[in-house]
Amino acid sequence: MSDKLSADNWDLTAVVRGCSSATDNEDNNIIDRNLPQKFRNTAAAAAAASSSTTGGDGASENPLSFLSSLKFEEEEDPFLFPNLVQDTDNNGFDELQDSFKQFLYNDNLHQHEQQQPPPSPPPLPLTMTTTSEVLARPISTTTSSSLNFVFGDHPDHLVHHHHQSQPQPQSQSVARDQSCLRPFRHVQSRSRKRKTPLKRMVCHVTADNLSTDLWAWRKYGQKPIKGSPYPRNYYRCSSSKGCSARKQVERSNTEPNIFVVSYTGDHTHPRPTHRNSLAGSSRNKLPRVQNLVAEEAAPPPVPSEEEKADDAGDNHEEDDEDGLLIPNFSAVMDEDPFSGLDEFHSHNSASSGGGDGGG
DNA sequence: CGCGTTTGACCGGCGC
DNA sequence: GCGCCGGTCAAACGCG
Repeated sequence: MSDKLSADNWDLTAVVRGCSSATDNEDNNIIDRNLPQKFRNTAAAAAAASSSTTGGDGASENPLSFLSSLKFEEEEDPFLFPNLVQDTDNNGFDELQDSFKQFLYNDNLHQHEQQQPPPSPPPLPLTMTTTSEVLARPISTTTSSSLNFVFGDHPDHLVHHHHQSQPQPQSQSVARDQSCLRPFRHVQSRSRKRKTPLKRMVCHVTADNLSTDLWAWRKYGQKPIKGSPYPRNYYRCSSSKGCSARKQVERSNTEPNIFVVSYTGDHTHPRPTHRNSLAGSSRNKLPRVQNLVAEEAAPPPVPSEEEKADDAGDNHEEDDEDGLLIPNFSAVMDEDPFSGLDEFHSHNSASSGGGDGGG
């Protein structure tokens, strides 16, 4: 399966895996080693890292290197993200972790609270910004390797920005909570889209850096997004039925090498100690069409570290259960999700979409 | 058999 | 009020 997966699986699943599923282990390790100070590093390092990882040559060498590209920008920092950049001392990361904890999983804390903490943490290196920013701005500036984290604090605010800033669609949808799973289509209570969206954390990650977390994500939809050649994929936490955690993965239209992963909602269950067998490994089967495309465009799969990551993850399993979800961007996935995307792209262009036609 | 993916349709919000 | 668009649902399908 892996072969096929890599090659055929264009789907963002790969991405998702990368972003969300990760082995804690690596995360921690990575994190420890790569302190915040590096967050500020940008592309160069990242690029290098990425190339290494993806390239395959040095791939296994230092998966962590990509961390150097970590860049955090806190704008609203609803969660009070620590100033990583400034505090680059030593434990900067610790703080980071702490901060992240909030996002990661707060069973007791947030369950009853109205404010929902952001969902599982994103993967690695990145820049933290507000949703609006991210949406508005095409990450491109930082280079392909850098990752961006965006924390949507006040959705309203975000929305506003969104309007001001750019035509990029994503606005409203940005964060809606879906607490309302409608039992019946006809009866639904309204509210797929909320005016006051939930907090949302957005991170930009490179394919290389896409990693995975222990959470199991299940894809429930895919839609072509106006203005973007790439479709957006919708994932929901499948670890628990009642879990409202959701994830959106889409490829940046400006930076094809970057994936924008948005986390919304919080997990209502404890974090899994280890990956589910299928979790994160989405069986990547390709759809017929994709398959076809894949054949033509898909580059050969890169064997990789993903596996490694997997193993590692297993090893570690839970560093801190409640603890950090910080993803591990495991760094290292080499799968080349892009290959798939490319196909997607082609596919999309040609048929414009599957998900909904119209919606 | 269970779980995940795919995909068309439906729904609600927003802009015009 | 209408149309567009994004987000979600759910049936069908596939894989382990």
